[in-house]
Amino acid sequence: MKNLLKIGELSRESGVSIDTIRFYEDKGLIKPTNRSEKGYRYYDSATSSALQFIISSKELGFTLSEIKDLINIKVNKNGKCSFALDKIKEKERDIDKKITELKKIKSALNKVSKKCESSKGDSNCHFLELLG
Amino acid sequence: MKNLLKIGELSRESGVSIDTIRFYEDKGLIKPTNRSEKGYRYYDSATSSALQFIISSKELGFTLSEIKDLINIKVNKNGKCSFALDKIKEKERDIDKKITELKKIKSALNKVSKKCESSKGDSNCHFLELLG
DNA sequence: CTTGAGTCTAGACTATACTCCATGGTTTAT
DNA sequence: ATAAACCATGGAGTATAGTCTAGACTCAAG
Repeated sequence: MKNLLKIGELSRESGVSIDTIRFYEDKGLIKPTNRSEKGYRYYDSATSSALQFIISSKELGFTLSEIKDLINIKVNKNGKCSFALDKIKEKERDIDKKITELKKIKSALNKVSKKCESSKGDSNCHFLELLG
Repeated sequence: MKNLLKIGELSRESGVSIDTIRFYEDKGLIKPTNRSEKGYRYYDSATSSALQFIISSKELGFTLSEIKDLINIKVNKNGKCSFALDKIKEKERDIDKKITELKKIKSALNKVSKKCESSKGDSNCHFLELLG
């Protein structure tokens, strides 16, 4: 296979483990350009970009299943921005929700620890007292 | 068993499912006050408080394993605040870290969507173009 | 031609927090 | 006494994102 990479070579080039490459294939995120008669996977160098895309998307908080959708946008709809934009905006809202939740937790924790601190020393913990 | 609750009654009183009560026992978070000859679990009403404590702690972001530690503080160290306080402070730092990370992701997403928006319409998506 | 490196598949295992199921014994109410 | 409701155990299944292993096959170099 001219100019094609075997899975080990792709792994070295992309920094993604062989197992993970196969796992991504299993999940429908990538597929080998070719298979040899004996079943060996062969990849073109675009697959390396695809793997980088997956890594970047993961860093942006997308799950593999969402990344699959993003890839399918490219494939099915010719990659027009308006389609991906919806997904990105939705993810932004997700992240915002999570931040809001965590902030609530943070202030709740702060209340508990303040109470704890003010009664530090020998008295029992107001938090643990909830144990009954 | 006088004044003791069977698992179904405890479940109804606490709002925690029977399966989950048994699961928490398995994880070492609670245990029945008694077992009948035939193996039936019997609980006193303090167990209901313990379950409420678990629920509150979960809401504060603690994992079950951390909650187990919190409960053991009560049991082993007589519930002095200074011990629980460390765990609470640590959890506050955890939450802070998560918030910081999410904020980074948020601004990264925002950059991508801004770019996407400015090229909305017919051009290809700068984000999806990473696919190669 | 043989050896070592590379690859194949299928399935098990990790962590977290449950949830559901089968099968069988017990308790309670009528 | 019998049926309905309840409880027991152990194990499998869910979701996410992999990692690791066994056992077999293939490829490249000396």
